[in-house]
Amino acid sequence: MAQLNNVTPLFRDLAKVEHDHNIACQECSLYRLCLPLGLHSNDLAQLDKIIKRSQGFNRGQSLFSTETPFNSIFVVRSGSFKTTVQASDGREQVTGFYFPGEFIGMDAIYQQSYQSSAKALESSSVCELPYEKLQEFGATIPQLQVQMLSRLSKELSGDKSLMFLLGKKTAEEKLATFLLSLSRRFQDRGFSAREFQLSMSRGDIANHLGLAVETVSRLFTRFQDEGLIATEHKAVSLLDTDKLQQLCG
Amino acid sequence: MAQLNNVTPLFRDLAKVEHDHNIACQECSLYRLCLPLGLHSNDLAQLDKIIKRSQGFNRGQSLFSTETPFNSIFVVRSGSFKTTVQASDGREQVTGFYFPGEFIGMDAIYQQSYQSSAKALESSSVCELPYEKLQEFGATIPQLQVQMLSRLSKELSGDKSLMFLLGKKTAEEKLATFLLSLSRRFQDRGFSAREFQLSMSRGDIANHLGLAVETVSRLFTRFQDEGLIATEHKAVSLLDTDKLQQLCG
DNA sequence: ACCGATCATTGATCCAGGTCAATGCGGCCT
DNA sequence: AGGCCGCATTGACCTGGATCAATGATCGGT
Repeated sequence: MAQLNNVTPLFRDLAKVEHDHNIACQECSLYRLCLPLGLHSNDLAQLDKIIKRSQGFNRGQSLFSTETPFNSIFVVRSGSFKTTVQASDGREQVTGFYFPGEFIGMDAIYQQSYQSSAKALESSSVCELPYEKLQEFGATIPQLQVQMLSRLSKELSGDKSLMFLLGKKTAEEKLATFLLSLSRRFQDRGFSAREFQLSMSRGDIANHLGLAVETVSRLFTRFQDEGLIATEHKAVSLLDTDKLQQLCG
Repeated sequence: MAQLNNVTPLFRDLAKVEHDHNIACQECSLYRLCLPLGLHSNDLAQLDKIIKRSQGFNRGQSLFSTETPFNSIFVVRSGSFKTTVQASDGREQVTGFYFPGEFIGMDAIYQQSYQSSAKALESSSVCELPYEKLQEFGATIPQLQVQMLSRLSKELSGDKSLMFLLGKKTAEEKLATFLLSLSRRFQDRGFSAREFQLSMSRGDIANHLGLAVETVSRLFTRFQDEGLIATEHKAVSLLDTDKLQQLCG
């Protein structure tokens, strides 16, 4: 069950991206999800020059932490990451999961230092956007600035929804919301909305949703018993999205 | 007790702002907290022209809701506002409180429609920044764009902290954190960090912190019994900020 | 100065989800 | 192929904070 077996063309493209570290923005399959959207091709070529395409990160490897000096924001090219904020007593909150085309580190701009940590959840790679150069560039390419504002704003509205989730939703609603949010994001990237692999652990999910691992585990079991989903380890199939939608509140 | 009795010069300035709707950015006492920071004075004069200075809002009056067509973002000039996100079933989450110099509505940029509602908590006024004109302007004044990004980023990192608060902190830690956050913001605006008036209800506070009103009320009582704070209705004095700081976790 | 509506406080009880404890399961390393 | 070690599941129990229920205080309107 639940393999990523209905592989779309875009999926193959993404696989290609993963193995070709020097693919240019113009040829990148993430184009329509990514920053360059709407840039003229000569501007794009310029942007392309300042982007550093990193080598891969392994599962668990840190992209940055609050100790890392701030120089860049990042766009996920392949794989996935989680970000966390940490208190001095060691407690931490998973503030987000990030998939290809999504931006990481934008909350560092204001203080010019990373306010959170980012870790790879699987073998992953990123495009690095040196912030200073991005700024210089923005001065001559207004459309780039507009894109940046739009990105920041998108994350902002996502965070507001998350605040609602954390403050007002029940455990059941939280997990249903989470699963559908993943589904939508996979779909946007050309993957199946019905079947996907979770790159994060149950612990990460629980933490992100403000729940205990045990609660998440029990909910997975219950959703499965009720025929809403099917799971096998990290693979998930959504069997009744309408019902899940209802459960979101 | 707990009156705003050690009134600073800035407080008087703010009072003046409140009653003079046509004061220019150059003369505005919020200058150092606000958008124009770092703009050249001729740029500033230009920015000044596109800003609409609104007439006042009364307590409870709506600045915008999700039904309002998106045209502008706003900066609080005087008073205070709350923003909320709402689910279809009527539940709502207070996503933030906003004081003079703070921006409201930035989460609308991405979708070009307001994702939340904003209501005045007391007699208040705002500066309205028509987004389209702001964008045109940004094309010629890079520093303005930089400021905008910085603002967005500031809100973003605040939201991440709030996610930690909602997901991981106990009721006690939540309220202590909230009170100190208010204190810092009042201080930034030239008010006393020790004594201030809450413009929001216990219900708004509870909602914002993901608690029940009754819990907040009990905590206020307990903090008072323990000598951490003194309250009289909406007036609060912080008596032991060190202890409060410890309670934040 | 009174009245009704809204907001705040306090007490009693309840329950969703956390915590504790044990067992199961897989993948990875040698 | 065996043995860890970290992750996941399941059950039993507990508790922080929600909910329910009253009463009191405040404020805006007439």
